[in-house]
Amino acid sequence: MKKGNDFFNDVYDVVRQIPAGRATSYGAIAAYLGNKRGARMVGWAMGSSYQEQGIPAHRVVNKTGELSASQLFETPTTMQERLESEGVKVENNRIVNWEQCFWDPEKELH
DNA sequence: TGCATGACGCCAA
DNA sequence: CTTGGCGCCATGC
Repeated sequence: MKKGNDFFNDVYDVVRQIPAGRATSYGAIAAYLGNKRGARMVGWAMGSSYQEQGIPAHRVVNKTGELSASQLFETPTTMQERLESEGVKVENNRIVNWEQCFWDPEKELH
């Protein structure tokens, strides 16, 4: 049984609030939760059981807008296809106009 | 208790 | 742009 830490719940809660056509980074989520050094923990929490929580994990990428997790989805192209389906252009496994698509929980959600 | 691993981030060469 | 290294924190052996 997973520890069910609030950290997990908080991560999932933030990710669920990401609007379609937008995306955020692991570091941004970690910083919003107060764990500025916990970017890895965010990714760890996601990969741990995001499929069970029904989280739009495809809207979470690394700091450079790269789809670092695309290889972990159903198929290596699922993540990209989902993003493009929502209006987010992806090229070479990276989000185009990353600055525009970036959704900062501390700024947008606060 | 120590070491290796990881959906990260930052920095140097 | 590509490597290589360090720091971070939690988990597994």
